[in-house]
Formats: sequence, structure tokens, C-alpha cells
Amino acid sequence: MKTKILVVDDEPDALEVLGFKLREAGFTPIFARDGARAIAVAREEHPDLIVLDLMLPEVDGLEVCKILRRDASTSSIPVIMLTARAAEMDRVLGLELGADDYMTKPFSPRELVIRIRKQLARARAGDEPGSHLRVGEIQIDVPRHAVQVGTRGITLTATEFRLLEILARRRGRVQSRDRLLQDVWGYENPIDSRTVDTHMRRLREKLGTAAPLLETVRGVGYRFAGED
Amino acid sequence: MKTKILVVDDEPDALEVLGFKLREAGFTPIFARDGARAIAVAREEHPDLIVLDLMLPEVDGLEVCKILRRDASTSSIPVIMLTARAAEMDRVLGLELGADDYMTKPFSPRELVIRIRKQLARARAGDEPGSHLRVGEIQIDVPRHAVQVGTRGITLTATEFRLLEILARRRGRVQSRDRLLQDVWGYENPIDSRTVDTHMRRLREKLGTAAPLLETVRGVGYRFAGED
DNA sequence: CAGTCGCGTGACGCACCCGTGACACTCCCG
DNA sequence: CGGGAGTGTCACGGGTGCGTCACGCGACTG
Repeated sequence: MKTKILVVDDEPDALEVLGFKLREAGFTPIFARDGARAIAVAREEHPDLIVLDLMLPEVDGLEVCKILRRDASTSSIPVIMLTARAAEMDRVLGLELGADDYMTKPFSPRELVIRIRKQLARARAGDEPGSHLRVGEIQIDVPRHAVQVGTRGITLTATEFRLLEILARRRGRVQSRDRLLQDVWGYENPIDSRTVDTHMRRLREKLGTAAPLLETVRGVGYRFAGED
Repeated sequence: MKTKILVVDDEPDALEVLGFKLREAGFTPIFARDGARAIAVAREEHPDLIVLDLMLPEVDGLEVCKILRRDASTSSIPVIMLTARAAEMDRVLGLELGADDYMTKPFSPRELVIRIRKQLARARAGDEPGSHLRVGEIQIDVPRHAVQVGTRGITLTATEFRLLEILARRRGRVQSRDRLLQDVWGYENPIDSRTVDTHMRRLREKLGTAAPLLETVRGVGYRFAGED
């Protein structure tokens, strides 16, 4: 099975160099020159990993990352971000836009290959995605962005899904509203903590008979019932 | 989910080196230069682990550790203490201030990463000292916000839980009402100290057969029975 | 043994917390 | 351009957690 790597950069030279190095390492590189194409290609080709330059014309890397994470078919693809200056690193990871790793230019292609392998290993081992969660009658298929209650499939919005996923990953442990805001919405988002309540309500509504699994701990936060 | 590590040190060089090594190991380091910032960042970011230098300007590492342990939102975060001299180790562990491990400078970053992984594994397994307290037939599961007496689970309110948690952490030592008011209710709350009595009463009621573990020390305060 | 201080107990009312419905706004897509 | 979906915010209301007070018993003191 060939491993497809999507490389997104606006400089042709960089694409050529990276492409050569990636082929040399046994991967199959595909390319995109701007954000819009990157998203289109990602949806069509379903690459195993994306190397994404932060500085792009039109739609920049952060935006691309956000859009990829939003779409069910691309949300589980690991992203390695390339930034020109170290100062930007903080933004990339700080904003928690979903980049799994990053590198600052200039960097050695060998180093990049190492990081790619690490991300691919993580993705395959599923140690991070824990791609399939099951609690009681609730089944969560993370890569497919699909949720089943018993045999009935239900459709969740992106926010609802992330909220449920995070709670399910930490089942049994109480999560404060602030904690959930950080992990679902990303911190330094000036969002009212009561918004969490509203989304919990919508989640419970859709979960129907399984709603009681989402417990409220008054004065503290919320908890997904069940042993670990 | 990225694993956030808070590194606290007053030397920029040390921060840079450690930051690089931690990133290399797949963690997401965040930083603080002094004790006050460390506490603020820990509360906001909820890191998965804290690497804390003992020698800090203003508020030193021991104090930071103590304060972190006092606050419910940070009390369960593992702490690895860095000390300049071996002689100080004894103080760190001897005083039982809640540090989970320590290293003496100079140390190899590789060794530090190993220790970090060990602490994280313990924390995830839920068997680290901070998160699960057990005294007699009372079991307190902090992450779950759940309490068991024998095999029977009881439900406590947020205030009752914090009160019990603090007493259990300092078992054997008498806590004055003012001390409890500070640590459970927060610093400047104009609250009648007799309120503590009422909550102790409710706690004893819910604890049932285990109520005698909460001892009254007339004229002084309250104490959670038991050595250690 | 009487007086006093400290603590347990029950009751009460306020304040806070959370569930809920409604609404405005922003993206998309037709 | 208009309509629909997704999402963040707000106001409202009910339930309850929680702080306070008064009373009385038990313990310690002189």
C-alpha cells in the first residue's frame, strides 16, 4: 500500500525538493499550491498525511487546517505545519487548530521524514484517535464521524461530535465547563461557559434513550458515565 | 490529544533546551518563568504534568507545589521537581509537599522524558497518589468526583466534596475553621466560620458508618483520623 | 456544682446553578 | 438573494445547594 503525502506550499522549488525527498523515503507525494486546491485534493485523494505551509496566498494554512478538521472525510488526517519563524509556532499549537506537529524553516528533510513516520505510526496505532469508542449502547466511529445509539445511527454537528468524543475519551471523569471550552473550542476563545450547557442539551436530545449517560455534576461540570 | 507539559524555570536557556527536547519527544511544552505565572498558567491551561524548578525568584518551588495541591482544579496534576543539589531532595520528598518525583541537576533530558512518561502512565492508570485517596473504608476518586463508603457510593455536593478532599489530604493533622474556610471557600470570603460546622454535620450524615473518622478537636478545629 | 463556652442540630430563606426555549448571527448552498 | 443549518447568547424559571441563626446539650473551668 502506497502512502500518499499531500504537500501544500506556494513555492515550486520547495515542492520539488520535498517531493524528491519523500519519494526517496518511499512515500507517494501529491501537491497543491494554495489553500483552496489543498482542500479539494485532500477531499478527493484522501492522503495519509498532509504537510502544510503556514504562509499561503489567499487562504492561509490555519484556515485550511480548520476547514479540514471540520469536514468528516478529512478530519482525521494528520497535519504537519511548516512555519517560517519560531514565533509563529505558538499560534499554530496555541490556537489548537488541529495541527499534530510543526517544523520551523529552514529544516532538514530528513527531520521532516522522521516526524512524518512518527505521525503515521500514531495514526495507525490509533493510540491517539482511539478510532472507535464504545460506551453502553453508544458507538462512536471517529474517522467516519458517525455515532450510533444501539442500531440507530444519529447525525451530530461538528461541535456536538467533538464534545461527545472528548467526554467519551475521559469517561467517568468530571470535566469542568472551562476544561471543555478549552478542549472543544480551543482556548483564548472568549466564549460564555453557559454555551456548553446548550450543546449538552442538544446532545442529550439527539442521544434519546442514551441521554442519561451524560451526567451533570452540579457545581462542577459534566461527566460521561461508565467505567473506563 | 496533545500532552501539555508546563515547564517552570527562571533561566531562559533551560526553558529553551527543555522545550526542544520535550517537543522532540512528542509533547507540547508551555512555559512559566516564575512561581506566580506558573500557578496562573497551570489553572488556565490544565497541563498534563508540571516540571518545576525548586529555586525560583519570589515564590519558590515548594510554595508553588503547595498552592497547586490546595486548589481542586490543579491538585491532581503530577509534579516533577528539579533541584540543584542532592541535599535538597530530602526536603522535597521529606516534606511531602506533593511532588511525585524529582531530579537533581545536572540531568540528561532523556532521563527526564522517561520519568515524565512514567508519571503520565501512572496518572492515566489513575493510581497516582494525588487523584485517589483511601482512608479506612472511605475511597475518594477525585477525577470522577465520586466517593465510596465500603462498597456503597454516596453523592456529595461540590462544597462537601472539597471539604472532605482537603481533610483527607491532610489526614491526622488538625485543620482550623479559618484554614478550612481559606482552602475550601477561597481566600477572601466573608463567611461565618460556623458554616464549617454545618457542612461537617452534613458530611457526617452522608458518610454514615464512616462518620467517626471525622473528629472534632474542641477549641481548635477538625481532623480526619488516621496516620500518614 | 453552677456558669460559660463550644459544638451539634434543625429550620429557613436566599442565591446560585442548570435546563430550556427563543433569537440573532454567520456561513453555505441552492 | 433567500432559506436553512449550525452555533453562541440571553432571559426565564424551578429546584437545590448553602449560609445563617437560634436553641440546647455537653464539656471544661473555677
